[in-house]
Amino acid sequence: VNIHLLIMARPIHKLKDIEAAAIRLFGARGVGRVTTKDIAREAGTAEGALYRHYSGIEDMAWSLYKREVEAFGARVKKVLSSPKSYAARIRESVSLFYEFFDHDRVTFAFILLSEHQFSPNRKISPRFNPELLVYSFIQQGVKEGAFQHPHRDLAAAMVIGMVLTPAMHCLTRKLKGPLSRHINDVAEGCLRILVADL
Amino acid sequence: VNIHLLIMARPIHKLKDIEAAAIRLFGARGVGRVTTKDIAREAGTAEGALYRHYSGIEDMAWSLYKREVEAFGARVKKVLSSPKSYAARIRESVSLFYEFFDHDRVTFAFILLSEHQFSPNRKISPRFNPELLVYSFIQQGVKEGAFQHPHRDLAAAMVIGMVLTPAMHCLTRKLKGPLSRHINDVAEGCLRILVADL
DNA sequence: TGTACATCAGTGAACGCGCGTTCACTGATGTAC
DNA sequence: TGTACATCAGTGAACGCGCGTTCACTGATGTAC
Repeated sequence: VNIHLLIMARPIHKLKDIEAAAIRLFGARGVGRVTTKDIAREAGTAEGALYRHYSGIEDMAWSLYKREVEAFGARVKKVLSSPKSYAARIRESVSLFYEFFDHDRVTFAFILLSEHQFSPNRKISPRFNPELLVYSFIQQGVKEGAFQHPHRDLAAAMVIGMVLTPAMHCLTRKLKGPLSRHINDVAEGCLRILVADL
Repeated sequence: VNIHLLIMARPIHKLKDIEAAAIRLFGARGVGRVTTKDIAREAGTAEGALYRHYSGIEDMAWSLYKREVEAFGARVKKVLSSPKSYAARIRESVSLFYEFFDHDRVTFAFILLSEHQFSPNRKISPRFNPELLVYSFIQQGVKEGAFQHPHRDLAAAMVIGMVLTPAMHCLTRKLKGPLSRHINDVAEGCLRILVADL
């Protein structure tokens, strides 16, 4: 036991503080409306600290976005590629989205609001891109006859919108309360689009 | 016939050029990533011209957004308050959205991408806010028994997402071709969410 | 009709502020011997 | 064990560039008489 540990109530991990502050601010205001000074103030650090870990604010925003989306994408991938029925996997995916939203609304807001904020040549790895994963899941479901729809990609876009838009509206207060209470209704909505004879 | 008209092939209406350039750039890059110099260059004007009509770039972005959304909202209002059946009004609304998208993709991209870019105390007039109009249309439909859904607002959010997300995905090239060919499929999708026994 | 004046969109150079970034420095931690 | 040195996250003041904005000016159009 070291006297140092007793004095330093919180050890210096300012990188965590910076990233948390950045995600919070980016999600609240949009990537383009946050300055390095805002982040430093919110994180309680010097502005220069950012540059020990990222080459600039743009690089930081994109790195955080990519990291969070791909981490979430890895969880989506696991759910969508389980051996359960298509209907069960849809329900579990909606549950994953909405539980994540309720559990870490700040990060979800950051992901949702930043989606169209980056140069189009910056790409999420397709293996962990949640939207692409849904697209290929539905494509596979149609091929195997579990889903029926005249236009696979359109069905995927509709399903994605049906799941994400209630989350957006929850952020903007058009929809109240925890999202997770809507899991069943939204999952059923997805099946109504995808399955001809429910 | 005036010699002047012959020389001045295009009369000086630089305001139109400025607004068109601004909408194009805002829609392509996002409101926060466009500078007054970009707009002036794209419009072929001096930077100062902007300030003859708007108090600044932020005011211009919001004014254009509000104007375009409310103009579109007025058309949505007309369709949704017609005396036709609920199903017909839904189909015509989807048609309105997608025909508008195909007809003026630049403006639609501006509207879609700018939605969450402004300070939350800037509000579209509720009378002409397309999303609010859809919310109250669905609420009315449930009250009158034309629609059945356990949670009206959730149903509205799902329907809005189901209509707009294919448009977003068309902009980002995840979905190909003109949107209007999807009018029937999307309208049918909406009814599947809203009507218990289709 | 012509003349004098007002109005106003647009010009282009200039300006100052705030932004992202840099840099010499600090102090804590790890490592070699 | 102690000493010397390397590493590296973080500091805070400084910097320069690019941004949004301003302003004196232009020139075209409208209007009064």
